[in-house]
Parts: sequence; structure tokens; C-alpha cells
Amino acid sequence: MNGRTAVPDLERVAGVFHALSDATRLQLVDLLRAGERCVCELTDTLDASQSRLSFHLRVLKEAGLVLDRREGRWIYYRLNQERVEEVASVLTDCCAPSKRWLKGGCCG
Amino acid sequence: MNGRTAVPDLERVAGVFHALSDATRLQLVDLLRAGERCVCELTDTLDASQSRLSFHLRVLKEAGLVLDRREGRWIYYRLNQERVEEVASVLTDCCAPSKRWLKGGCCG
DNA sequence: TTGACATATCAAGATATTTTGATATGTTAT
DNA sequence: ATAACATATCAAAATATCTTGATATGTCAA
Repeated sequence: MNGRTAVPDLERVAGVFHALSDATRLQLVDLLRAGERCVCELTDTLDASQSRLSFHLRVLKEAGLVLDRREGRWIYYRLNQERVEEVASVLTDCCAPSKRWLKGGCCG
Repeated sequence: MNGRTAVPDLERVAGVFHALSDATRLQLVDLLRAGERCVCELTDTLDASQSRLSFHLRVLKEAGLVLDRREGRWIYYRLNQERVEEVASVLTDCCAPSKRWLKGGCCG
């Protein structure tokens, strides 16, 4: 991005935050905190169109924040606790100045 | 957003995550973890154009993640620890299913 | 009081994201 | 086999974000 540093984590972390940067997706995450849900339950609850939620679920999935599994015709989504915790720790560490944060940061 | 719920926090939280969803801004936050910096130090370190960093700093500022103060011709930016911690706790709570998360969430 | 410096803001173009409606894919019941 | 269902994907339009270069604002030094 700036031609000098190669910080592999940067884009990935930014991608996870991007996945969390939308109100609809935050609502999805909020719903999934209570446990696995199939897409139709989510569309019902959020009163959102099928393709719209499908899009947002894909964004969350590609960021690694949710996992899915098929059961019959339904596809169930659930939080990927591990990934959420990993990102939570980025922010937690952010407030603990002694800890290294983004690998290879450019503090010169 | 979906016409049924009024979740004031949602957009604000989404806004903070959006501010964190860009590699340049994450680098800025990373730099500021070490303490206050003026814009010219940041542009030097990141080798980014002045107006570009100014734009990104504004995004961070509008999200409440950084604060600034003028000293002479320089403007110094620093992390707003409080806000960072607040957002960190959103994610931390996300992994603790018992706690309420987004106010007025739409779990029916 | 002019010039140089540090930073912000603006407008235009370049990119990326989101929504919508249509269609495709996979699954089950008949 | 066919129809109905649950979901994904696609293409196009609508929006939003980012970058760039130009200009504006505020501050200091000469």
C-alpha cells in the first residue's frame, strides 16, 4: 500500500473490520451470538431480502467471522468465536502500549 | 435500516469499525499507539500524501478514535483510548453470550 | 506584512460496495 | 421426473469511499 512495508496482517485485519462496518452485518452477528441460525430465520428476523442477506453473510464468511454448514435444504450460520476473539485482541492490545500489534508496523 | 428496530448504537459502532477497515488507517492507529504524533511525522513515516493522510485522519477523528490538538503550526493526533476500549468491549462481549450487546437488538 | 510552512478542504475522477431483480444450484417431497 | 423450497450467484444500477491535485486557512519567522 505504501510500497515500503509488507504487513500481511494489515489487509486481513482491515478486511475483518470491514465486515463489521455495516449495520446489517452487525445485526447478523448479534443474532448469531445466540447460536446457529438458518438463513430463512435471519431474513425473517431482519426483514431483509434473501439475496441481500446472502451477500452480507458472504462478506462475514469471507472475513472468517462466521462458519456455515448445510443440513438438508437449510444452511446454518454460526459465529466463528476464534476469529472474533482474535480481532477483539487486536483492539485490546491496542490499549496496551507495551504489546506489539501489527506485525512489521512501520514505526521506523 | 430495516424499518422495525431503532438501534442508535448500530450505526455508530459500524462507523467505528469502518474507520478501522482500511490498511492506511490501521497503520495510523498503530503509529499513534506509541504516543502523540504530528501530521508531518505521520506522512513521513507512511510516505503518503498530505491530503490523503488528512482525509484518513479525519475519518478516524469523526469516528472518535483519535483526538487532536494544535501546537503552533503543528497539529498533534493521539489515540482516544476510551473509544478504542469501548469498541474492544463490543467484540469481547460478543464472545460472552450472556451479556447483552447491541441495545434493542432484534432477536424478537 | 510578506513569505514559507503545516494542515485542512474541495472538486473531480477512479474504485469499491451495496441493493435489486433475475436466474442458477442443490435438496426434498410427491 | 417434477415441483417447490432454501440458498447462492450474477449483472446492472445506485451509493459510498478513496485518491489526486488545487486551493484555502492558520501560524510563525524575517
